[in-house]
Amino acid sequence: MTDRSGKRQDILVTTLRMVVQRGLEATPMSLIAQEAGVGMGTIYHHFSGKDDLVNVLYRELKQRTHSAMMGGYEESAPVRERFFRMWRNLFDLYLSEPDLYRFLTQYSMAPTITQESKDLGMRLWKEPIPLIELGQAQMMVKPLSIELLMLIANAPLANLVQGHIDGRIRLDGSSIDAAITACWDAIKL
Amino acid sequence: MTDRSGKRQDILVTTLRMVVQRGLEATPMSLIAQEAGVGMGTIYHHFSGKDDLVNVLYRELKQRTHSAMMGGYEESAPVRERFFRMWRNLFDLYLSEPDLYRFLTQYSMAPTITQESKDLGMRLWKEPIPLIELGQAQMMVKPLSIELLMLIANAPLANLVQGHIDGRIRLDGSSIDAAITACWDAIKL
Amino acid sequence: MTDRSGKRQDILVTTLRMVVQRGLEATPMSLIAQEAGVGMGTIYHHFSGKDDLVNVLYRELKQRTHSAMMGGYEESAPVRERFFRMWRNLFDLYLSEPDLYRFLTQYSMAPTITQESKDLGMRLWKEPIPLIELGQAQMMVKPLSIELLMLIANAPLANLVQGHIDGRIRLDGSSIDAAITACWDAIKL
Amino acid sequence: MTDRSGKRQDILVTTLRMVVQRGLEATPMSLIAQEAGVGMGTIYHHFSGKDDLVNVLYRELKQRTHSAMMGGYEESAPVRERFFRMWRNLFDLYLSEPDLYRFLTQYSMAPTITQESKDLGMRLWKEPIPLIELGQAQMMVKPLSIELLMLIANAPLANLVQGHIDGRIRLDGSSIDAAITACWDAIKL
DNA sequence: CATGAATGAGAATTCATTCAT
DNA sequence: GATGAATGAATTCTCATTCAT
Repeated sequence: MTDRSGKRQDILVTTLRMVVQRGLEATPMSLIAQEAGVGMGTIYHHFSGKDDLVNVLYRELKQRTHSAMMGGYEESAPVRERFFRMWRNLFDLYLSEPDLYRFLTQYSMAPTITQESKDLGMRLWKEPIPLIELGQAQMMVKPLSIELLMLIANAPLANLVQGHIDGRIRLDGSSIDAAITACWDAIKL
Repeated sequence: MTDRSGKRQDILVTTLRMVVQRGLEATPMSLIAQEAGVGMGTIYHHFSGKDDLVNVLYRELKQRTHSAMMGGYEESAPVRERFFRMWRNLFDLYLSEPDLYRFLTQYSMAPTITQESKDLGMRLWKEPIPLIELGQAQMMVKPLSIELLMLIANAPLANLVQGHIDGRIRLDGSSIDAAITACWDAIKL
Repeated sequence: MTDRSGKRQDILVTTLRMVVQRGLEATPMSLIAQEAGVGMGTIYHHFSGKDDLVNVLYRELKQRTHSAMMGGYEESAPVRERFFRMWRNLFDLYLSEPDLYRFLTQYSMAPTITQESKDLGMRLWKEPIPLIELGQAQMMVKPLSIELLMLIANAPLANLVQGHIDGRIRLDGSSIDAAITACWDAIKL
Repeated sequence: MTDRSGKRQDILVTTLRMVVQRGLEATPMSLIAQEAGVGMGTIYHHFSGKDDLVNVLYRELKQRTHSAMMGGYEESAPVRERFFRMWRNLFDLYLSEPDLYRFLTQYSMAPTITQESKDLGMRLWKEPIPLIELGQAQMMVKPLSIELLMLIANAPLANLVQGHIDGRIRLDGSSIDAAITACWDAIKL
């Protein structure tokens, strides 16, 4: 019950759906209004324009991603286990909410997304840094730059989900485990 | 002598630059004409419309990527060496032509890009399959599905380039080598 | 006790200020409400709509102008003195309330102002007719049509105020006297 | 033949007519296009927007006014005659092109008209300054500030035309002469 | 009386595409 | 081939007005 008005949320949910289906530029505000069951003007009460709407959506999805990634996370668990947990969480989120995944991938570098929004995304992305550092301290992870390691470890995740959505590959429990293991192999000492 | 007129090439080069800078929908044909130093109608002599222009550009860049990837590639070299060579080639291309990289990433799943264009992209992407299979036959690569392995091996490349462009990381000779090694570790047995 | 609620007056005062600053069409009701510190609906309790609001304002300002013009006016004084008194009164009003002047000038022929409101303005404008007629009877004023004389006598007033507001001229006691004298010269025999 | 395309002129002429008839805000661009017999977009080829269109129109009318005022003007004629000539010219223009007059009066202080446009109007308005100065040098005109004299001399003109258009007064040859004489009386020594 | 979220008709503006020169 | 003025459908955004609280 974070928002008093359900309409705001309706608009965001509808925007996500329509934009993923049709693309941002092929989604007129009028269509969003119609599909969300609100008047055109209502959108402009909650958002200052199309750009604002898209950016708010972007940031909310980034926040949601972050929350999901950190769910059931035990600070006290061993590094490898924590690594696997975060990965699993992201897989579960992306596979259960493919629209969220698609939107974030397609628009994270679009000019429509403001620097401010991108900065938020960056901030959340850096969250796992301490984990990697701990792994290095315990001599379990290669002594490369943190940024490099994170990119290497994270990158396949998105592409796997993409391949899954495209139908190029089929992700099930065992292939997910294999993928996580492969990523771990990439960065482990 | 693929193009009779230098104007055609001017238009493509200008389109790449403008679209990467401003986004596809924020780049009017009139602006492309102006920046390319040609009249509006000239674009329509060479391309049937905006969609065609963008798709032709997409396919030319995909072809260029493929050619670059295969440059100096020795069929007779050992698997690991061939793997490293392809990676290196892509890095070199992307780092020397960031606009090419950005365009392909941003629009490879845009609705504007036709299925035909996407199929070409897919065909080129599958080029390294025999190499992976050979690696598996030689017991050097994990016995996972080819698709999975390729995703895992390729994914970090794009993200590293992205991180480099964003300024998050700085890629130099040694960090590139480290990255390739990490990717190799991810898929090697 | 013309207005029960101070809010009604707040709305009128705010409307005058905003409309003069920004123009009628560039002044949304929502902005008036905000600046007046009342809710949107409150305006609609006091006025039936934007047109009504503007017309009420117009008529109140016209009335105020009339009252000011007639202040300290002695029916028994000589014609020339009464003529000067009215002129002085208007100068004083316009110079002390430039927004009033600006609003009346800009909107007295706007389509928004109803015929009824314009008729009121006309009625007040004709108030000095008997004075001119008396002047003619006393052979002090040219035997031209009353309308013509009034136009000739009144016209410079508005322009002088305008010039003053624009900063083209600076009106002080002596220049005002000179202007009134000039106007008197224009119509006197 | 100042403009190659008749459409530009068509648009300006239509705009003048519609804006005077219906008011600026009640005249949509679509209506102008329709009445001018051009497509919507054509207006935007010639003018950057509604504001630009209105400002260009304003400046062209100001220029036209200036040209008309100076027509048949003899530098060598006596001051009084030159004064009468300018007045006559303006009367003739305003009475033959009432739309021009209405537009300039209604919008010369509207917020839509930019300072640049207003500055042009001011520059043209100052053209007769030398004439007044000459009259002063010849001891025919009151030794008041030029600005003041010009306002006093000019002001009735506009109002007379206004009264004529409103039907309050009827201007014919003799009443025009009477008015000019009255204005001359106002400023003459 | 007071409020302000919701509405949707209406306006300005954009831009891919055409075609006469 | 090359040009760019002209087009108008499509889109974003505004704002007067209503009404449930």
